[in-house]
Amino acid sequence: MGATKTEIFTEEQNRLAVMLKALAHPARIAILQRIMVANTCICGNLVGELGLAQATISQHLKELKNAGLIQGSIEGASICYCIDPKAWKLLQQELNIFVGSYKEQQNCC
Amino acid sequence: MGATKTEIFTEEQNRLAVMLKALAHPARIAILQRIMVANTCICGNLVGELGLAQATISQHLKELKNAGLIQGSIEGASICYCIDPKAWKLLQQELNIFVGSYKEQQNCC
DNA sequence: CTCAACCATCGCAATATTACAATATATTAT
DNA sequence: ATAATATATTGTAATATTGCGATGGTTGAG
Repeated sequence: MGATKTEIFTEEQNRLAVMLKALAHPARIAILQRIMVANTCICGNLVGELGLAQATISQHLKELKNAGLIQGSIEGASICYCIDPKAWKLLQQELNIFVGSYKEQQNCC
Repeated sequence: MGATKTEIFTEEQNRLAVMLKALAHPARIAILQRIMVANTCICGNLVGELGLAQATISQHLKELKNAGLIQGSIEGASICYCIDPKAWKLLQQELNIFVGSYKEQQNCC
């Protein structure tokens, strides 16, 4: 007990849950927003801009990378992160299907 | 340490994170999918349909309700849950803004 | 009223997440 | 080679989540 029972759900449900879990933290939302604004990739600037320690930012970046949502490449002494276009498109698609499949009814209850 | 530092983020970022956290579990995704399919509200049928104990389902429903995504009403001896239309629309909107604000660039890194 | 069904809540154990200081690793500049 | 800068990793403490058995409160049937 204590761990999510992934075996009893579908691939799709588990995949979507993993992506959403990666998004479900204000720091990671903030990081993604900044990456999207400054289309050019950002890196350790984040540490100064958000109010979190370097180790914490690095950890959040790792989680986003593990979820496949961002990718990093070495840029001199720093590392440049950017959105993974393919993963983001998949996210948009699956999210659209899931969130968009709701049709408002005349008060069911 | 150990708790999310909500103070350093914006209202919007925290609100979106809360909604996404509520969605970020395969059981809750499955529950919402079932509610959306059977537009008519469902209740304890979930316990039989998913492979989780009654207490566990009840807890997941509570989290969805706390996040404001669903609402429940007494229907005889059982309880009928359904999507909260307003909250769901807000979710669609905020999610569209966030996920949709990505414009693919010519390889930034 | 009594019983059975339905659901919420409590309490617990296992596990996961969050945050950070300290340390390790890698790259650039001198 | 040395120092400085930028990240990652490790270890640790605090907190949150997940899952379930057991318990308790409601509602409808008899």
